[in-house]
Amino acid sequence: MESQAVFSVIEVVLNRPLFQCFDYKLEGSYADDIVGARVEVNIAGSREIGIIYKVKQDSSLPFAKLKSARLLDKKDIFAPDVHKMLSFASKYYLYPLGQCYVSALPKLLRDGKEAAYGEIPALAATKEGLEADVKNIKAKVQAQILTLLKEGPVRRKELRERGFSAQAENALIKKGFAVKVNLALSLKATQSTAAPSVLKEEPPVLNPEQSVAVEAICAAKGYQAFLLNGVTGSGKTEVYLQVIAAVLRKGQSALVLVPEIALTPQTFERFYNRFNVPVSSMHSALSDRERLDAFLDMQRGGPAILIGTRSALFTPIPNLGLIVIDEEHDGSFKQTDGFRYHARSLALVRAKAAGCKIILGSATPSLESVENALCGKFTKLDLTIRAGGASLPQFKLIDLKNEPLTPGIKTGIGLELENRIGEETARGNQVLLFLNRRGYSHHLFCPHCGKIFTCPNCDNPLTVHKNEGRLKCHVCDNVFAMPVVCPDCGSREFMENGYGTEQVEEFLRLRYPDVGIERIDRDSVNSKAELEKRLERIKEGKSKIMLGTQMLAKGHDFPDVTLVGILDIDSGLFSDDFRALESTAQLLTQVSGRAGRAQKQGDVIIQSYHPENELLNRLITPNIAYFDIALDLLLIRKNLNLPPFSYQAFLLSNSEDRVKAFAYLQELNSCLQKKAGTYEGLSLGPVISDKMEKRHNRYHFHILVTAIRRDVLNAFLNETVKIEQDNPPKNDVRFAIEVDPLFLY
DNA sequence: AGCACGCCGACT
DNA sequence: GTCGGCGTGCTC
Repeated sequence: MESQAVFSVIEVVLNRPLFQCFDYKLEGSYADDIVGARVEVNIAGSREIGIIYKVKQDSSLPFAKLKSARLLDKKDIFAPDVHKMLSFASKYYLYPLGQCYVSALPKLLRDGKEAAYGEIPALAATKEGLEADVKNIKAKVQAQILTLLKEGPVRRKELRERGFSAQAENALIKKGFAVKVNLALSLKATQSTAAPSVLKEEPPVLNPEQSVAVEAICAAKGYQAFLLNGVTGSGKTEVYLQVIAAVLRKGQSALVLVPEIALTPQTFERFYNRFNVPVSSMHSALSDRERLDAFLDMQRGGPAILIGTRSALFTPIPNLGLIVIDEEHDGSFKQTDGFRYHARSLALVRAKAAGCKIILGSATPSLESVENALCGKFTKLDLTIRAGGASLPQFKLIDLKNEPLTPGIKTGIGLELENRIGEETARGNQVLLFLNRRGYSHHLFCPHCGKIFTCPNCDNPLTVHKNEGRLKCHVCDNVFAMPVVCPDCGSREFMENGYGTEQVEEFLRLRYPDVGIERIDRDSVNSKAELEKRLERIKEGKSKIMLGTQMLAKGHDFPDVTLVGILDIDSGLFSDDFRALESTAQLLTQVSGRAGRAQKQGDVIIQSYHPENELLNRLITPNIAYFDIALDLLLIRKNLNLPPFSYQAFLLSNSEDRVKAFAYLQELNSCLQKKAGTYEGLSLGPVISDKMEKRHNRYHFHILVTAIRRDVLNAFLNETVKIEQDNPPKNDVRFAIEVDPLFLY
């Protein structure tokens, strides 16, 4: 008698651009608890990793047609709330489910590696180290590290995040106080030590506003969303920390999403120092192995905290009690390629699915969130008191129209700002100058024939970078040699137009030769570590003038800054993107928040050629908070039927072949135009080329779809996908749908 | 997205 | 004669 093998039928999602699942057979008898486990399967001749979506009694296909799958996990490697979020996301963003699932996994799991810890490099104190008196170690950093090690081994990843250099670690090893260890084996022990308290340090006393906020959030039962609207320096983070503490005490875990730019040692330090529970992180600076470790850390369960950027949202966290989205207005929560999701939107879905609370925190909330607060979907909590009694800065708007032609104004610094920089630095104060434009000159041209040097891959003028002696494309990051001879007319003379941070720095060095200047932008700062080093130098007061782009605008505290100068606000006031005013208001508020954070009164000087501009004047009026301006901007949106009062999507195509990219969308558009009429309140635009039609050597076209109702938009996009599948793009044409775009194309 | 199958050009 | 170009169509 031959024993009859028992098979289960499973429905598997795969990493393919298909809106369908595939049935496989699996030897053995399985129940629903393997939904969410990975399998290795054969699909169309290639091996692939898939995820079990359903366990079924039988397939609609003949059993003989089913190939067999190999089970890679014993159970679900996701979590119920993550499953719900991903199913939602696939439908909402019209992105294939399998690809949503795959995006949610760390690369090693995507590649079929075992869901288990590898070696975790850590540092541990030696016996000598444990016995040594930290006070006897002169090197400050080494002493800090040893203090940590005395409590137990610490991962090198954590030490790195907290800003400790490998140098300091090695010095400790050399002294015989520390030793490199592999933590993987001892991990279980570390975990099971039942901590008597979730807190490592005594939390500070809250001010009344913070207490109200913490109590309100802690009182929430099940799902509830809070908009924590707190001015810069009002202690939003402390509110998060105390709510997290309450969540941990209930045995639950917390997920904290921050913008990429906020992953600083100070941020990590506050969490690592405060809590007696495992703190993990998930962000782009980690290796594949470290990402898997963080995934497993959380999957294990038990009260824990995960801090990370948008992709951390997909990490399985059993017993999730709280999601925090810090700086919720930040654009980096939106993914702009592949699975084009917005982490804020999906976080709300996940919180609902998990039945937990969610805090969206910002000094400058997005208009979407402001609207949600107004219509009662979010509970708004305000923090208006700045710590240490710091007052809000004084604004001064300077009209550049009749400015004398000084060397300064050529690099965007008017006489009054120039003088104020001199005064403040002479008093020993610091100055922060903001210009959102990197490089030396905006572009280079030939005065004889008028040729402007542009990127061969993009429709974009090349920026002059004098220090490097090269031309750079800020769209595709390609670099080019400085021309010697004009390729069009043979002239050997060139002229530059427009200024960037590099040129402003050059002027400042000539003008204030004895004042330390720190330029902070993507060209002058290569790594996170270097940024930290430079910011440290600023905080120690070695440099008096800071000049930078976005990089400098957010998060960092500079207590001695008494003057903030905004060199060019105008580019943010006159834009064809309806979100420009919102982001300008946010940026201005955030940059201004850098001034006067301690005892010193701060001033903000805004230079403009349009000082009569209404928004600008409202922004600088004392006592008009960002929120009031947000309300004004919302009213404008409402009158024009713009988001969040309508819903948008883009149909995008691109190809190396300009004609093919256009033709594909044109064909799609003519099909869709016939159907658009049956969708109420829906408008379908024509095919137009992107503002920057050519980038990365490809030609880009788009169609804008707008609807008054979300469900109508979604239904229409479903029809679009159907048509796309019947007539898929050929050759090298790529097609994509972007729902809720943040930038217009 | 892969990958196989299939039908036309310049190579030993 | 055949190696290989990439156009088309399918994947449990």
